[in-house]
Amino acid sequence: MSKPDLLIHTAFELFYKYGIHAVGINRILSETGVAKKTLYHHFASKDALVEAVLVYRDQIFTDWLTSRMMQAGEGNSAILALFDALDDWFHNKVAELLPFKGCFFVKANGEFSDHPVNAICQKHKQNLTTFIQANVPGRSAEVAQSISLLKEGAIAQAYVAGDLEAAKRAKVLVASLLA
Amino acid sequence: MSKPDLLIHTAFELFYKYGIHAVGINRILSETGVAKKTLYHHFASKDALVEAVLVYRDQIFTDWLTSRMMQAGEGNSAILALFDALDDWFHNKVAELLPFKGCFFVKANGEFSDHPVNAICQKHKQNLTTFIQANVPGRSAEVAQSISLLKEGAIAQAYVAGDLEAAKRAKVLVASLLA
DNA sequence: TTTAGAATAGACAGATTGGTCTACTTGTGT
DNA sequence: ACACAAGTAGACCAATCTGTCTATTCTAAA
Repeated sequence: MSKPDLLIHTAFELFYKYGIHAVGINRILSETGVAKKTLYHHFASKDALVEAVLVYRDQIFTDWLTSRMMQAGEGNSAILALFDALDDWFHNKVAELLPFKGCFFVKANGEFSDHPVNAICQKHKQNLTTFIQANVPGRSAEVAQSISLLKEGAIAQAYVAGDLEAAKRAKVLVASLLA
Repeated sequence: MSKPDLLIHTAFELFYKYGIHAVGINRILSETGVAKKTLYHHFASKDALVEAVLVYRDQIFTDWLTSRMMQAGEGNSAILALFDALDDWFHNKVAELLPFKGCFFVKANGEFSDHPVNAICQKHKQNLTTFIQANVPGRSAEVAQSISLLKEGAIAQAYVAGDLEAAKRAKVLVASLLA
C-alpha cells in the first residue's frame, strides 16, 4: 500500500475509534511507522488529512451500501435491502467497514463547526438520500428524506443506546411507509 | 449564579458549539472570568467538569421534553407532542436549549471511547426511552424503542443534513406506528 | 470581630500539539 | 549511470494542553 493510502487507512481507524481531535499526528505516525516529513509531503496539514480520510470513508461506505441495494434489485427491494445491510453492519458482519462504531460522518460533523468538514459530511448524506430517492416510488424527495431519517435513527440508536436490532425495527417502519 | 454553575453553563455552550476536545480549560476560564484555581477547587479535572456538564444538560433537556409531553396529556398525545417539541427545538423556538446544534449526547459520545462519558450518554437515552414507554399502548418496550429511533433519526437528519422539517416527517411515521 | 472558606491573578511545570527543517538513504525510469 | 522524487530519523519550534502552586483578597457566618 502506498504511504498516503496507509496514512489515510490508519488515520481512519484511529479517528473512528477515538475521535479526530483526540488523535494526534504523532500517534498516526508511530502506528504506521511513516516519517513526519513524508506525511507533510503528501498532506498540507492535519485538516487536509482529515478531509482525505472523509473522502476515503465516503467511497468505501457508499460503494458498499449502494452495491448491497442494487444487488437486491430495484425499487422497494433495494430500499429493504438497505436495512438488511445496516443490520449486518451493526452485527459486525461487514469486514470492510471495520467494527461498528456509529456513523463516522455524524461523529466528524459533531467535532467541527463552520469548517469544510461539515460540508463534506452534509454532502455525503445528501448523496445517499439522492440514491435512495432513485429507488422510491415516484422518486419522491419527501419519502427519500423519511427513509434517510429511519436510516440515521437506526445507526444512532444502535450506537449510542446499544440497540443492535435497530435496523430490523427501522425495516418494519419503512415497509409500512412504502405500503 | 454560583461559580460552579457559571462554569458548567459556559462550558456547555462551548462544548456544544465546538466540541469537547476542541475547547480547552483556558478558554472556558477566559470566557467566564473565573480563576483557574477556582475551577480546580470545584472540579477535580476537565473530565469531572465534562461529566458535570452532561448531568446539567440531561436535566435541562429531560425536564423540558417530559414537561412538553405531559402538558399534552398522556398516551398517544404525549408521544405526538414529543415530535412537536422537537420541531420547535429545530427551529430555535426553545430558548433554554440554546441554538440547535444536534444532540449533545450523541456528539459527546462520539468523542470518547470506553469512558464514563459513554455510560452517561447511554443512560440519558435509556431514561428517555423508559419515559416514552410509559406513554405507549401496552407499555411495549419494542414500540418505545421504535419511537426513540424516530426521535434520534429526526435529530440527526435535522442537524447533519440540515433537514429542519425532519420532526414533522417523524411525526407522520409515529402516527402510523401508533395506529 | 474574628475566622474559615471561596475567590482572585497569574506564574509555572511537564507533556503534547501541529508543523518545519536538515541531512541522509532509498528506489525508479530514462 | 544518472537524476529526481520519495522516503527515512528525529531534532527542533512555538503554541497549547491540563494541572499545580503561591500569595493575596473578598465575603459571610458565628
